[in-house]
Amino acid sequence: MNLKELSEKLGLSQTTVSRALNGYPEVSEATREKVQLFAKQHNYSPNTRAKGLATGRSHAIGHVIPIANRHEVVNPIFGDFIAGAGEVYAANNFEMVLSIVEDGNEEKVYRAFKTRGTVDGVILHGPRINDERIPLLQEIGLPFVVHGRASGVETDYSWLDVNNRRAFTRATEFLIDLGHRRIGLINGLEDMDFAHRRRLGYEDGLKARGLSIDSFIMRSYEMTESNGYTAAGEMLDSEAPPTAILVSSIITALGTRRAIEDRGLKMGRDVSVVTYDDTLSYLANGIDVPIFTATRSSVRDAGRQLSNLLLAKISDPSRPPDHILLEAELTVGQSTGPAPAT
Amino acid sequence: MNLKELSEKLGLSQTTVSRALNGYPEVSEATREKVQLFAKQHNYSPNTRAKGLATGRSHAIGHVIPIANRHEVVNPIFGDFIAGAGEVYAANNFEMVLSIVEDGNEEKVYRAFKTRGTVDGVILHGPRINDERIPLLQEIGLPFVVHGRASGVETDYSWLDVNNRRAFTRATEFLIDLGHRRIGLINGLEDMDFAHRRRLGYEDGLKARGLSIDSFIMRSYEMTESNGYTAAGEMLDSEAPPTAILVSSIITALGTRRAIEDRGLKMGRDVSVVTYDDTLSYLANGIDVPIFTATRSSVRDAGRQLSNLLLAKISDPSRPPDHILLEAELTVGQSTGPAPAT
DNA sequence: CCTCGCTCCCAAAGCGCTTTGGATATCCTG
DNA sequence: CAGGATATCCAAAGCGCTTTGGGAGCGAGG
Repeated sequence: MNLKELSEKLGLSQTTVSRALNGYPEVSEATREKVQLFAKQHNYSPNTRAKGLATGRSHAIGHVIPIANRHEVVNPIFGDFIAGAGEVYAANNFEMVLSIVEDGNEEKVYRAFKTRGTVDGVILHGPRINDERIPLLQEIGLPFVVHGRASGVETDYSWLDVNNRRAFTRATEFLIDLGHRRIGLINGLEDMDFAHRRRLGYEDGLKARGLSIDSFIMRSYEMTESNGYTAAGEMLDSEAPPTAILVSSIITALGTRRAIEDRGLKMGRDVSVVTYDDTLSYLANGIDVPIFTATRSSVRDAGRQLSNLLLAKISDPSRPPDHILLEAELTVGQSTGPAPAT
Repeated sequence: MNLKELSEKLGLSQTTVSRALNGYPEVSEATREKVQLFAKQHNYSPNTRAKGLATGRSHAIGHVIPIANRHEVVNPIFGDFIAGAGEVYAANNFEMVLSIVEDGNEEKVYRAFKTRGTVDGVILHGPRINDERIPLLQEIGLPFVVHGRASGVETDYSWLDVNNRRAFTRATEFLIDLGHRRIGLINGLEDMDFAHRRRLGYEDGLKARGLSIDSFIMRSYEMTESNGYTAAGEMLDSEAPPTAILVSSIITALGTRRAIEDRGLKMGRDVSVVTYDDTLSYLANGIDVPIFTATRSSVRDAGRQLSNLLLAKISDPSRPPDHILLEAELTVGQSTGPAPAT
């Protein structure tokens, strides 16, 4: 069932039917109702491609997920982010198109998005320091918003970010207040902007209290469980093990806990752990009492807010860039306690 | 830059240019090369919608992810699955479109996919027992393949599944061989077909050795860390705690381990654990020696195989249904050992 | 020399929609 | 009751591509 058939059966022109269905005022309420009812009965819905061809818009948003071929890790927070964004798209009749692409091939994909008209805009994930994708998208002229920020990028663009630096400063200070003097950091890859900021926040916290920075207990890895295990293990096995560790992801924190317990130590008593928690749906941080003391912010909610931002930008291209900075909350769980007496 | 401009600049007709680019034989090699070179130089790529309109195909595959609004859990294996499928789509110039949809609204989405022509086919995720989506898709006439199977569905359809039943039988027997007589099960939701089969496999294993089935130590939940923790905790705190537990997901297994260690017990000595492992990239089961003894099969690889199947089916609709049954391998790790002496 | 059969190319129709630029009928004003 | 506004509808062009149905041009066979 297409527009032509529909209009023939209704005895109206395609123009009128189209207008009736799309809410244009040039059609009487009586006919509009008749048309809408009829369309619903024959469950007509316009062909996306034809509509897109005519309007020049695709009603779709692109998400490009780079897979580092070295380690092939799929970002586990991605699922929750798109769950949030997906809600918004569904409510606005937008489609979400996903491109899995090898690190470095992203430019090709973005250009193809533009020239082929696949999507009306993109959400940029995992911005790195000096991320070249931002100027690229600006050059291409594809509307975009960024989940995070990119230090070193001069131009203005829309973003939503968590105040990672402050979150990690607060977490560090919290541990210092508990008496910890030797605090380790197990960070994400520090070419990622969020990890970079977290490190700065951690250093801020140490410096503010006059503690020194020791690169031995400052690690940076892809955020997997096993990396958390290895990193924490190495720190704990060293001559001057930390009494507290700051971790960048709840997944890494699981590995950290395993390393602690493997050594017969107790988390929260012998070693304190504070993690960043994206509130992933399948990895809730405990039920009543949080397992981990954590700085947390919902990545799903970020998905919701950011996709709304992009839709607004698409419908009004002249809209100036938006900036949303969320503060992470610091919630105390069972993984932290006073520094053990020496 | 579109076809028209391109052909004008080349001094050829649109027909010829189109044919040259799409590899039709009615054009000389000389002109084909000239055209292709020129197109590359001006980085021309055809408008997706226009091409789709003309051919009647979208070159896109749909993935519908239902979110149960009760618990809002995003399936964590999804990320790795689409990473595998995404590779295949990228290699075949297909797009992946994702729909996040509230449980129950899926019919609407599938119908829209068909009538709007959004996608050429779909991959069905998380089949349930008697899943109504399968007859629905057949009725609609949208090509599809299923990740898993649906017990109770009579008609034939293409699927790829792991032999969940045998995997769990083997795991159960493995534990029995180690001397365990009281073996718990922490399963996924048993309206999901894979969980149903796993339970059957578990029961098969017990029965074959003459062990009785106790529903108290047979649990079924959404596969989250905290559910694993709670379930294992309840079992361990009971009067007749199991000496071994079979777990349906590595995420749940993490919670199980936490419950064990919280009680001052040691996994692999006091309580053995065997888990199903989807080999998620960010939750690798140990580095050298596996943490968990596991029946495992790569969900990413499943994504690759299944998407290939669907593409084949789309390009040849008369192709009879394919069935791929993968066997999970049982790998021994540190989480299992002989049953403790009573 | 004419015709047949290739090879290589083209004009134009068509995919299903939106939108421009009217046309027709109806309704008010003065 | 004329004239202009207003409400309601329509024909046709156009979005960028593919594909049908030819049509030159050219060497070969009779």
